[in-house]
Amino acid sequence: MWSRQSKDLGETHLAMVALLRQATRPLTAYELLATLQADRPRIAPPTIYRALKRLIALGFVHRIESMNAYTACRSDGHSATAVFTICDNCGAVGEHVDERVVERLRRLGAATGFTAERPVIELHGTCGGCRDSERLPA
Amino acid sequence: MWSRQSKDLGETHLAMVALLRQATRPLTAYELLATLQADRPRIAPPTIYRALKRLIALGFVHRIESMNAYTACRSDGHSATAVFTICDNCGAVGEHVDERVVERLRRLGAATGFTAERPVIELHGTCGGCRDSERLPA
DNA sequence: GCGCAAGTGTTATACTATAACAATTTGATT
DNA sequence: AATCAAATTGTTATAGTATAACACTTGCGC
Repeated sequence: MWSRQSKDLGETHLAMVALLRQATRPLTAYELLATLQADRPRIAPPTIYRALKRLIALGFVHRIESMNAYTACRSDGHSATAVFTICDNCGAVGEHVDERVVERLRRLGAATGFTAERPVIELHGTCGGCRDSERLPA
Repeated sequence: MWSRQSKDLGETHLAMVALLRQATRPLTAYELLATLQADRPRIAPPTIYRALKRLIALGFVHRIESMNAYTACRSDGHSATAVFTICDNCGAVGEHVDERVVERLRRLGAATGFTAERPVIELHGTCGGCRDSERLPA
């Protein structure tokens, strides 16, 4: 019996992580697809989604639920629950780990018998840079 | 000058809210569409999405971002930020208002200059009822 | 070699959402 | 009442997101 936990990641996986790490905003599955197709014209959506699924399971990639898009994990703890800040102006995403907030949310659910297994915490708004430049750019 | 803030809601809007209130889980736009088409065969997706947009703006309906689905607002304050608990087993959604959690998240973003305008907080997991019945149903 | 499990390729399709423009309704004003 | 402007709804078409299903290949153990 041998487990399939984490064989070496293939070329496709590595290329996708590289693209997501370079990007300054989350990328959609089809943006990744279009870029990869430059090198490999025959690649198709299921390959992308399968790779994303595995990268997410391994903690290398996060899915931003409110955008149907994906971003590279930038926190040290690849499995900690993250709070994302998403600038709706420039698209930049910040990744924050705050165990206190997560614990408080967990208890909020637990008060009604609920067990939180996958918290989704995404704050849409405006980042500092965009807020500054919004004020009368002369 | 006359504002267009909130005329009476039309038949479509009322029917949609009624369906969402009756449902024990969030409904997708196309589920709403299919149901409404029983009475009005000619109704089409844009009508549904336009109605949803307006109902959400008025606070009668919430969009569950992580499900691409919609649920009736069940909290008193129709404009307060809600925390949703979503049972991945039975689909039931709980709506909770906890200003302390929201304020803490707001500050978490503010620490890096971020202004949170639309928090998305959705906890996926297992509700008390499902957790109980999971334990060896004999 | 053979069989099995996992992974990938390929085709097709399902599901979610909006663009664009036509037709109609509504209420304000004449 | 007639008319006009604004808003909404109807209609067609299409864009964008994701997965089902099955064929093919690969790596490993016997």
